[in-house]
Amino acid sequence: MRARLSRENSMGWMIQRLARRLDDAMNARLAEHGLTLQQFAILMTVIEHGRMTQAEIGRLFAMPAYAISRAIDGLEADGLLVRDAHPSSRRAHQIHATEKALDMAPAMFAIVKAVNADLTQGLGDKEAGELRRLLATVVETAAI
Amino acid sequence: MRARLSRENSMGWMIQRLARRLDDAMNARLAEHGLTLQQFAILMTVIEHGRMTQAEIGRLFAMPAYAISRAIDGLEADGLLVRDAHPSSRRAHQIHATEKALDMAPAMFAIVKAVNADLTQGLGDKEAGELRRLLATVVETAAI
DNA sequence: TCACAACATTTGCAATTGCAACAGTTGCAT
DNA sequence: ATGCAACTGTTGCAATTGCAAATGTTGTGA
Repeated sequence: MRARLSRENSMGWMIQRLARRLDDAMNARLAEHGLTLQQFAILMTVIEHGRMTQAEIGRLFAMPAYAISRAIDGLEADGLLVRDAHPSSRRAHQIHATEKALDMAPAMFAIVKAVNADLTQGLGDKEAGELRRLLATVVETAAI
Repeated sequence: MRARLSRENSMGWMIQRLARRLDDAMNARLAEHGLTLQQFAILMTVIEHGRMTQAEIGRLFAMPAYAISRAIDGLEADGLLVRDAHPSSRRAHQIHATEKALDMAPAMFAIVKAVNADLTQGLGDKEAGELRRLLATVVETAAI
């Protein structure tokens, strides 16, 4: 039996493939709510974190400012987020979630939960915990 | 101390963040060779697998046909891949790597190796193996 | 206090990507 | 054989994304 192609078992490769599948799964479920994954991430963050500026969101996701600007354009048009004047800076905006967004939140969290469950369904609780721990280590210690 | 934001430790979230960093790291290194990550993936596959059609490549990566078509346009322009007539079908092309591509291959494999090493530098050999095993399980068993 | 660098956000334009339609080829059931 | 659905690959056009410049604001050091 010939050897597996080297890339198939490489960690980077597996991570990228899984990320792509997660992306597709999340986008499919979010499309029903008219959201992209990016918008969803911003929305959830603002809901959890409370009022924050666009730059803060950008730093959190390592996303360029213009992407935040445009994503929020969409979320604002959907009535989920609003840009307020910042209390201490006239250049920054303070973003916060609307009632409508808060009403939507439970459904959003349910999506995250369901997708994560689908992802780990082949693993026992113990293995899932171990995987979570190892991934967290890599997230913190990787040199890239 | 208040609880961590729920999403920070979710497995899907960590995988997506790592994938993004891997993507950036690979693209930065590949840019020196004038390749995108997509082109690189196709190139490596053709080098390892030998002659194959565009549709076969597409199925392997779950990539749309037009993306393959355009990526190969670039690789062909760079003199790394060529489209031959397929011996048994007039609609399919047989793609294969040029000498130039084969000469480049060692440098390409070195990049993969280096990035994977950077990724797992915070893990011991045993932990890295365990992580690889768990990820492989998820790749095979996930419901998404 | 004034010049200047850094910051927060937006936007015009170019490059990239995705969708859908197209052109040609093949297999298969009638 | 022939009509049709499925397949292989390409392309025009629209949507999305990314870069870089613009606009206005703030902090800081001479």
